[in-house]
Amino acid sequence: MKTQTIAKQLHALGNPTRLAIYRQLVRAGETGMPVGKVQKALKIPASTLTHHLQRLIGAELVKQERDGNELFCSVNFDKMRTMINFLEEECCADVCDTAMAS
Amino acid sequence: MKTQTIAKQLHALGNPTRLAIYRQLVRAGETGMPVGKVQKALKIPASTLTHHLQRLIGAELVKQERDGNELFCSVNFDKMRTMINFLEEECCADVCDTAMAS
DNA sequence: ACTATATTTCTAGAAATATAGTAATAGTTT
DNA sequence: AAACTATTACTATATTTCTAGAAATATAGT
Repeated sequence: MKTQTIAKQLHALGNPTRLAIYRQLVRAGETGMPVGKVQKALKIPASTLTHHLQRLIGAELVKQERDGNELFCSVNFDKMRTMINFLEEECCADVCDTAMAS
Repeated sequence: MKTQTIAKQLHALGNPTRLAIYRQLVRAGETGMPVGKVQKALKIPASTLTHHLQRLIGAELVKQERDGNELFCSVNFDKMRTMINFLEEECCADVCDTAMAS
């Protein structure tokens, strides 16, 4: 069920540390950045960082790819879009009035 | 800190039951719908529902307003927008390439 | 006051989570 | 292969969360 998947993704982002990691990666764009660089940027103990990254990867929000010595992490932007759409779609499907005027 | 606030909101949505509740309310638009109606629609025990609603309210994603016997719940669409923007803003700020072409 | 309906508080057990130290592994370079 | 860097697995502890039953409270109608 889709709700499960999206909830898992939102849950993954629903932690200040992970949200900071994710944002850092969002800034890094398609190229992404190596784990070590994230660690230095945010000053998170390596073991803690791995734990959180696994969470984000498990939710398919982030992917990893090795480049020699380093492991590059990057955001899965498609999934991000899908997740956001899920929240917005069917807005006011039952009662349509002034909501979401943006 | 803003990250804390947004993380709290994402966390609030990061539970299948709560996500279902939230979506139900998104569908209901500005008018919202009473707690009892949500309960019937989703078949959640009242006490459990209250617990989850408090979570959503605590995150300022949902607000309540009494109308006689019933307590109407409705989505705070402004906060929703802010939350989503937080995820998207600064996208690729560090490295700008093909990401998020939508 | 009595009754009905709507919603919340109290409570608690089971499961999941966050954090981080230490040990281990994998890949690179010399 | 040894030394080095990068990353993960193992482990432990404190804390939070999910769930829902039973009792309590709030509001309205009679």
